[in-house]
Amino acid sequence: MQSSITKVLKAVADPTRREIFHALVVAATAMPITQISGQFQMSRQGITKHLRTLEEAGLVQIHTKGRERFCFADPLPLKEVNHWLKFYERFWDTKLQDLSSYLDSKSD
Amino acid sequence: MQSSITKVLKAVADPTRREIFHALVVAATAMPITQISGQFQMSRQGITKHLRTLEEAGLVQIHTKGRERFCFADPLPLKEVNHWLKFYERFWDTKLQDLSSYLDSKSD
DNA sequence: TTAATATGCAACTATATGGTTGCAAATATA
DNA sequence: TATATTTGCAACCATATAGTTGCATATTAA
Repeated sequence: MQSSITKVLKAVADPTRREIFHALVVAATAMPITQISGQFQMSRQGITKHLRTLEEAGLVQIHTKGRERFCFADPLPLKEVNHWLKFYERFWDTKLQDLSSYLDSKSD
Repeated sequence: MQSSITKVLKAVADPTRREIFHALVVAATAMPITQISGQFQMSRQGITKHLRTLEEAGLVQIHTKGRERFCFADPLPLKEVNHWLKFYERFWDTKLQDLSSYLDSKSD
């Protein structure tokens, strides 16, 4: 099976899914699928598929009420991404590789 | 064209690419492709493809010396991912949606 | 009861992705 | 010069992904 962080990263790697997720976060309220898909050019089914991917990553939660399915954002899984990133933070502003160290390596 | 952050997220969404990238970061030195691929089960060509994806995301830099191509990690593009994440940080530990707010919405 | 609305499921398409193998070219070594 | 090493390119394959449309079903409203 795919690891949790892989699922989350794959989910947010798609720009449409990032848009959907963002819309749900800023709305800060649960929205039925049709209402969400109304904000996009894409077909409702396209949006539904993206919502499922987001749901499987844990980034969206969906609850049924009557004929509607209310979706809301759950940013918690992003914490794991943040933790993964954290390790590399110390290297962001330091060059990892000084070119001269290998450009001269054969002349020793 | 794909946005920069989409490229970076897609690059790190693959577990093998995360492994390659991590190996290069901890090595903290430039390594030729054959040496990198020696650390994986996958074929050299498979690794080369992943390296190209990482390179296109800016996460790996490659310099040719003689018949060898030295690769090293450049974590800088992760800064952009970190910036994207930052916005959602404030929501990690607060429930975005109180279920009661919509479960009762129709009874008003 | 009839009509409208919200949704899921299934089928289908096109393209991207992750991986392989074989071969040719360039460089380094004996 | 002859051989070994490092690599890129191309072809190929299987599967995943992003998207569509059509239709059936459940719920709500008239």
